[in-house]
Amino acid sequence: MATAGLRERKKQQTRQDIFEASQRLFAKHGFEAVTVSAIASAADVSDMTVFNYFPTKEDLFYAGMQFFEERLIQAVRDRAHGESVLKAFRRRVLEGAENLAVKQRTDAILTAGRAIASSPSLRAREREIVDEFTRGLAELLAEEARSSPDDVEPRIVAATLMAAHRALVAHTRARVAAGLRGAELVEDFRKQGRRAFGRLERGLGDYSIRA
Amino acid sequence: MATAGLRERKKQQTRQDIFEASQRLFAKHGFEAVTVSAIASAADVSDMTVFNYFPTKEDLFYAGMQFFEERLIQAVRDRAHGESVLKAFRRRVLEGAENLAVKQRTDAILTAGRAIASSPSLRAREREIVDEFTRGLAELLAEEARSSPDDVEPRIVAATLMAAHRALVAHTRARVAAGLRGAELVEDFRKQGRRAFGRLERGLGDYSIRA
DNA sequence: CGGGAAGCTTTAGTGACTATAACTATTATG
DNA sequence: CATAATAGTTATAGTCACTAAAGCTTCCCG
Repeated sequence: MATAGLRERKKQQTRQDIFEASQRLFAKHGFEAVTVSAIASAADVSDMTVFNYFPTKEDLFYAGMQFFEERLIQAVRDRAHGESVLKAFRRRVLEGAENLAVKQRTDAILTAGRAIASSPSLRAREREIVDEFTRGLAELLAEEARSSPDDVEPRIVAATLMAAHRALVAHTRARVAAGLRGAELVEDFRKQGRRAFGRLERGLGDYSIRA
Repeated sequence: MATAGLRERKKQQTRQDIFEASQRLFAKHGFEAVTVSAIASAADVSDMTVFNYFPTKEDLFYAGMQFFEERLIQAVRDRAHGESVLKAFRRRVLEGAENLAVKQRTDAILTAGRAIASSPSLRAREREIVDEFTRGLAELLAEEARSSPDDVEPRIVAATLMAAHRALVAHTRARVAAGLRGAELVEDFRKQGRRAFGRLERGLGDYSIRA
């Protein structure tokens, strides 16, 4: 696996070149302002090659995000005995909280947030990715619970957990944009996380009953 | 308002012409296969005029859907004393169930479902609309609960309810596609609806605890 | 009925993405 | 080691949604 043939190595190199060129350009000019042609030129390949490696321009941007969501599903799959789906999910979401204190991390959140805020197509792709993983999680839950294949319950549970996760991400982006940093940010994230998952755990039955 | 000036009437007529032409063509050839130019020709206007009335091609397709979601939010806003947000939402979602027994309705679900299934851009637009209404509902809840403006709780609750609604829609589309009709369809919709909202009401605390 | 504006159209483009076929470098084969 | 098969890249030429700009038509109102 170390040396996988010249051809394979070149491929990985090309992929990396394209990805790095795109990140550089996105950071400098914003997502929309950068054309695929510009990325191709910067990486010294043809437009077609960019599309070979990344089917859409948005995929260049989100090449990293998928990773986290995959591990989120993994955490549910591998949860300990006696642990509920929600608990496993929450644990994993809140796990990396302390990373939010790292400057590099907040900087990345800030620039990515700006790009997303100014690009409808980027938001569309983000929703699409979330949808994919929601479906994946729902399938896992359906399998575990041996529910009939068209039961809505696992889908609802999956969508609900993902919604909590996404709301936390959105919340954090907003707070970073508002200037919150360091220990305070970590603190806020943990607090809102407990709040969010606590609400789901208890149910919505008693939420906002009209006086 | 009856007569709003010749100009206004003509505008409405043009809008209607474009909309009807698009529906006719979509039904015959599918969504992707119909170009905006073709719609413009069929409605006897220029391409630009189509974009004047409908900012995107997808808006032609979803011109009706927004209406239902607006009323959903309205139902929450106008709920009776002593009623929880969830109960109001559920009541409204399950209210029109008997319409599912009408052939015309299932036919529409079927053709629309096919178009959506075969068009990524249509799915993207659907997610976008759902997102908009989720945000709208979250704002209403935040206002009512007087929570601080960046509290995640109202957003989570809104997203959760919408997720339930969407899961039911998806489920129903699938069941219709599978051939379920009439009273059985209505029955199934009601049952799954109770199941979905019941789960949210009770909370996820006890869902799928590993044995 | 003439001036002004609203709205439509034409024109010309941008930019993401696709199909196709040729070219080139790598790998496998006899 | 020559050669054939193959994977990857390229140029070319296009499609389609959507936009900007500027002129033209139609309608309204004074």
